[in-house]
Amino acid sequence: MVRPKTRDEIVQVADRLFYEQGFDSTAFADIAGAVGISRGNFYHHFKTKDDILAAVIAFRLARTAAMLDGWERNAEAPRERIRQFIEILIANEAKIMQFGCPVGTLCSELAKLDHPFQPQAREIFDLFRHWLTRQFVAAGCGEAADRLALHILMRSQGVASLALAYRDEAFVRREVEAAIDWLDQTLAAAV
Amino acid sequence: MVRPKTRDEIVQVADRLFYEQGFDSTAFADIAGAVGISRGNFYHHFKTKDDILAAVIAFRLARTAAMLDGWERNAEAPRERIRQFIEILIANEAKIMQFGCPVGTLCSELAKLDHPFQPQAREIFDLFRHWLTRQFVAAGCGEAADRLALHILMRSQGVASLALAYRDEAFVRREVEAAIDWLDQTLAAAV
DNA sequence: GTCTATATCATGATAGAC
DNA sequence: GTCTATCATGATATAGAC
Repeated sequence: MVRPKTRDEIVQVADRLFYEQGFDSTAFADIAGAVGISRGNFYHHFKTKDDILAAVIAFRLARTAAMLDGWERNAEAPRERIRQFIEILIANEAKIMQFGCPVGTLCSELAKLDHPFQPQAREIFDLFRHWLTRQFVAAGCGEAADRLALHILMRSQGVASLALAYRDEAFVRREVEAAIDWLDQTLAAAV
Repeated sequence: MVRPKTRDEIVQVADRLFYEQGFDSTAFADIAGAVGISRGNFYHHFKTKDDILAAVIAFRLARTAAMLDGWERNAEAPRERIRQFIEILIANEAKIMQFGCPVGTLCSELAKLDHPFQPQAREIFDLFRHWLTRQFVAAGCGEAADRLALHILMRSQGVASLALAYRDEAFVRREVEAAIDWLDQTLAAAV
């Protein structure tokens, strides 16, 4: 019988390596080696590098959507839900200080490569953006919801960028607190 | 007008291409071709790719320092000086929406390449950070000055990151205004 | 599905003529 | 200082055997 796991294994390893090493500098040999298959077998599953990138982006989209669903189940109040988003900076702190934000760095790399999949990568941002927007709407922020969502996204991107440059844990914690303070003030003003 | 020496031309072209295409995907042939010299001549000036990267970082450090000096000459009040920093997001808007922040994207790429020059790239951030810190000290923010400087840096990084992903000019303008509002409130509280 | 072998190409880097 | 010619390597990608 076949090993239906091989393709999924490739995608998961590629997801990790694209994050840690970047898309362009990750070679097929890196992925095949980490999975434990030959390059030839790799090409049986993915014909081109863009094919594996498309699969990785789809994988991230699905994983992100599942995470957002989980946050909705974990908390009812918009404030708590948004706080969970802000605190991924702490939950993923070690990896962010080493490799940055997976979404932001992918968008940045694809932009410099002038890669046709930039819109697909941006969709991951959109998942967060629209989910955050819905939370702000539920919190009564009405038509300001989208710009508040973008503001939160902006802060998380900025913190991730400097966390990568300075690897300063205290900075991350402080800015997470500041973002939550901003959130509370914003929600208080909306009610 | 004096024609710059070949070496300086190489550095300026490499500076631009490293920004627009990324360090790793910029080949010597790209730089040599843009300058109009042969690859052999290129190697006469720079033996390895790290040599040219070191020269580009040194070039950026010098240019940044000169820009900060200019801002100090242009304005006396810390508030105006810091505002000039915030508004580079607008001054360089087109390039930022296409290629991101030159400093943040370089740090991000070098981190993924596990490149030994990460500390040198971070020095460019340090120039801004310490310059901003001095402005906040001059504005009477005392021991909070460094964390306020990092907060401004964080916002500029976050805006640049989302500007690249969404290419939304209105978002950039709005967040620049929000950053200046934050600045004014912070300075008012300090006095 | 998996493998080995190989084609093809771009890259960083060197040697040596002028 | 500048050039042409060349090398060594590693990358994507293909062909075909088992």
